Amino acid sequence: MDGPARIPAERRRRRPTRSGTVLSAESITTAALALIEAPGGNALTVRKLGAALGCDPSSVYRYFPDTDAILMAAADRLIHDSLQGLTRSDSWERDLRDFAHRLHRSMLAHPRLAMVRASRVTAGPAEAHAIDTGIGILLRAGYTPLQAVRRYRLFVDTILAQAAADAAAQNPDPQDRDERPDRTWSEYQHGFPTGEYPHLDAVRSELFAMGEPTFPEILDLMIQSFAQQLDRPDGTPEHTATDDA
Amino acid sequence: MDGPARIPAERRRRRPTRSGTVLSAESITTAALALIEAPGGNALTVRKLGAALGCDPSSVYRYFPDTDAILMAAADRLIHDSLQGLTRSDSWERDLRDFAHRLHRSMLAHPRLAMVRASRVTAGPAEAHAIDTGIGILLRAGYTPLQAVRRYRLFVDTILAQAAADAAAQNPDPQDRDERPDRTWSEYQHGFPTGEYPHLDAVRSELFAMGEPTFPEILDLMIQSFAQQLDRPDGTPEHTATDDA
DNA sequence: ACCTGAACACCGTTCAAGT
DNA sequence: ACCTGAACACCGTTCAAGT
Repeated sequence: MDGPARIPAERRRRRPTRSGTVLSAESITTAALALIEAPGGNALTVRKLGAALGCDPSSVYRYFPDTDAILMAAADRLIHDSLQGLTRSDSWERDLRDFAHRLHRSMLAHPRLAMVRASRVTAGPAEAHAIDTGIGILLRAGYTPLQAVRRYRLFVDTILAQAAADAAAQNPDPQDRDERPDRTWSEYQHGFPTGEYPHLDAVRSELFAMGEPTFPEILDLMIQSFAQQLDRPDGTPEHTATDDA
Repeated sequence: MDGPARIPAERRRRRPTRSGTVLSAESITTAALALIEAPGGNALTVRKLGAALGCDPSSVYRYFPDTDAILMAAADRLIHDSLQGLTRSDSWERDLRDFAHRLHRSMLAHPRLAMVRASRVTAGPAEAHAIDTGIGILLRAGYTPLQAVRRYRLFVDTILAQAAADAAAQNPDPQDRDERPDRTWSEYQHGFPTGEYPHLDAVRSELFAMGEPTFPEILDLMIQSFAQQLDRPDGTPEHTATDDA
């Protein structure tokens, strides 16, 4: 992240805050993660952050340009942690699957950050490492650089989106004001009026499946499709005119 | 939406506001959409809404329980508008493709609402109609009710996620504080340090493709996969153990 | 050099009061 | 019946002042 960018990299003593915590981009990020995960309040605010760190709220602006940057640093740390200890096997399919499962697990473990991780770019070092790793797997599978880049984004966007959907569906704490129970799939299905929607009536007893995880299916679908494309080197599904131009 | 739920459905005169606008769930939703789309300020606030409607900010609480509900009503209206005039052809593939393209177009036309549409449920009538339509197409394709429900969610989650990614990548207005230029794919690629990431170095000149739309590819991939599953009625990719239990 | 604290310009939501 | 306006409890961010 661009946290301490304003501050020369030289080592120097930092005055401890009121509570003794030494302020740094890392300690602020850690406190932010704890705050986001805290049961009561969904929102990360710089004022709560100050209280948690035992410093004045405005002190964090010495390390981050704004609160959004703190959020991105927290997301980047989760990417970093989720990829720790990842190794490469002799099968690109297994590696891609492992890569995806790590991201999925991390998203489910931090559902409050799932949405933001699915739709934003952290611009941090962990994300760069993740892209490097993912593209490495696809290059080793036999894709050209252009194909690997395209498939990486297709793959990771899809994986993150399904993971975010799974995280939202499991609805961690219903008292969040932005995640009221009637606004998840699993609760929503009970609100459909009878007689107005013929197809919904036809599948009413199967609507429970709307709240089930979709991640394993989309992962299989994508990996299978990737493998098929490698089998026939002309490559891509018939309707795709945009590929490998 | 649950907008006017507190108010009996009987017709009655409403006093016009200071500016002559008649307040209703509909007029509030319209004003909210205009506010979200307005060039300067990303945020929908009840105070700006009051100013735009010419009424006291607190008046909207007569029609919606909170600001989040107004946001959901706006999202639901976009779903409604995007599906207007949809007809059914003799090909389920064509219909599913049309359905997806309508959602995609609507997401790109309202990029500020894309993220929320991809990850939330509006719980409104337009969303119910969309689900009814989509499941109808899959039932007609030959899927069982359970398969249709599962594939609907798989399909629509994926479509919405890629559409949101495309909307974010085209970066409508760079001065948004939450969408700074270095936090989209297209800008991010310029920030990678050289020499640190071997695979990124290997594809550096192809990294531009990271910002390209992924929607057409994932749409082809999904429809092709659906068609394959119908060809062999045992159905699903080999690793999927969760399907059709 | 780093942290503090006041100040500014905002928020969402509630509720008694007006008309 | 519907809208208003004050009040409450919050926000993010800046900047001069402290240590």
